[in-house]
Amino acid sequence: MAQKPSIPKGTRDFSPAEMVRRNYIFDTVKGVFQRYGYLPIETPAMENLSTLMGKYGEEGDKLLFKILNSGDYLKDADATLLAEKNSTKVTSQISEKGLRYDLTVPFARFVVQYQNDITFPFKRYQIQPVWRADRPQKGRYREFFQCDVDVVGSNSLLNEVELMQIVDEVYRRLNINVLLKLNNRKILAGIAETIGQPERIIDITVAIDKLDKIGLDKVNQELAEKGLPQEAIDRLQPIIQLTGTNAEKLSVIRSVIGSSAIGVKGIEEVETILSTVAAIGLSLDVELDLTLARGLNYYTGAIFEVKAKDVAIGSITGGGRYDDLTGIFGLKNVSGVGISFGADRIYDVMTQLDLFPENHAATTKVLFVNFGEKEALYALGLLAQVRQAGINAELYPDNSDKMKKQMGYADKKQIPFVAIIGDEEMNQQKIMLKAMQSGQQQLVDLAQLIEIVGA
RNA sequence: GUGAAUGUAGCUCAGCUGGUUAGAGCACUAGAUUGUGGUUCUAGGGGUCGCCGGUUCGAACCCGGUCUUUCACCCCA
Repeated sequence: MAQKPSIPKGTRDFSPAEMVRRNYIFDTVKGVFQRYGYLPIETPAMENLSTLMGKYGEEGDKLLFKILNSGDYLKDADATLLAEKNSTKVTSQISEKGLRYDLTVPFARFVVQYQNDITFPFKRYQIQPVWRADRPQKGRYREFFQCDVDVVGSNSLLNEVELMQIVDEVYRRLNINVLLKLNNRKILAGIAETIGQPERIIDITVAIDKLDKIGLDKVNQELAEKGLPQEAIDRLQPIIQLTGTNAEKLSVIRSVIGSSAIGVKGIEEVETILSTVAAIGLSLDVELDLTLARGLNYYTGAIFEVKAKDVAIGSITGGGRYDDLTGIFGLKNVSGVGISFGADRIYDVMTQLDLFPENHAATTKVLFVNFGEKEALYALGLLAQVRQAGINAELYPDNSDKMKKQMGYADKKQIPFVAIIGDEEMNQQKIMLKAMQSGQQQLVDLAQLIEIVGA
């Protein structure tokens, strides 16, 4: 018995109907990126493992898909390590390539590699799939598309503002209500510094993040379990219970961490970004949220996250500033800031909210029925002119198929018009044009057909 | 990586405390209709009940394992 065909866990096929809608997302995202002066690049699906490993933290290394070396890959593997079943060490001996985990690290590699050919500030966008060996669940896939926009080689906060404008414009065009959460790594560093625990940024942030879920007592309990002294936890209280407008939050934060130079720097950055954004007037809501911990491994300044207001699916866009991402590849003092749109989640959101427009632009407008060799040849001539007029059109290929079947084909593909040409029509130099929706048909000439179908 | 659920026709699912030949709707094919789809009517094809093993006179149903999918945790788009 033939084995049932299937695809790997967490991956998906996309039907023509889905691709029309996916392309709608890619096209609008791309359009906005280009409008702001970003240019496309692409990088290979696989990178050397050395450029990938250690960039995403311990967890990230586990989630990397590794590619087995070609040929007799066990030949050079250490026999004792194999015998010990030491997966981690054996891996490095039998695999030197991996699938990209995101687009940011390959981009950093790209910038360093072509630094002499790149004009800074370098603004690029990149829309490609990435792979993570995660366990799939709602809105989480093992292969998914990211749409990254980054600018490197500029420290100006105007870049942060521009990215927020891009977020605003993309979601306005897609008609999705979103909330943009803003944080700043420097503020978090200032908090940790102020309470004398500079190493504990992540523990603190992760704990604060759970306030909604587990409540204040549990958060404090968790902080204590992480080894924070009581005094530090006490000083954290105003931060944990931070509420109010962005301005109110900033003033509370300032009163707590005002003595930390880096913390103040962070506050000033946020204030600059917020006031600039306010001046140019974005339609999306911006909320200062200190619990944003994403990408903490390499972000150094602003951190962004975007959530859909009307669907619970996690974040659909995220990003931030990284002062030294290219540093690990040997290029110092190049700062970058960027964001990534999660196309697959955006697709899910738009599907759930039924936001996709009726899009027949990519589909066939008129099908020519095929009655035989002579008729097909005649239709082909007309077809060229119809296409010349910018109308998507096709001829049914098999003249042995009954008209019933050919009509069925048009119906299934939702082709709005069918052109019927037999002996009679050919003699009269006319076309029997049937409008599928109404079922009505009329005898027309080519110019009329183009006018009716093209309308 | 941890915990829980799920798997019956191409799809969505029914199938009684284990009982003989496993069903429905949709989809598909053909005909009613040899130049007319979507509606209607008629007929038909399609399943070793995820896989392997066990219990039993007998398993889609009970038990064990395994894989798949889904949900939550961790983390993340």
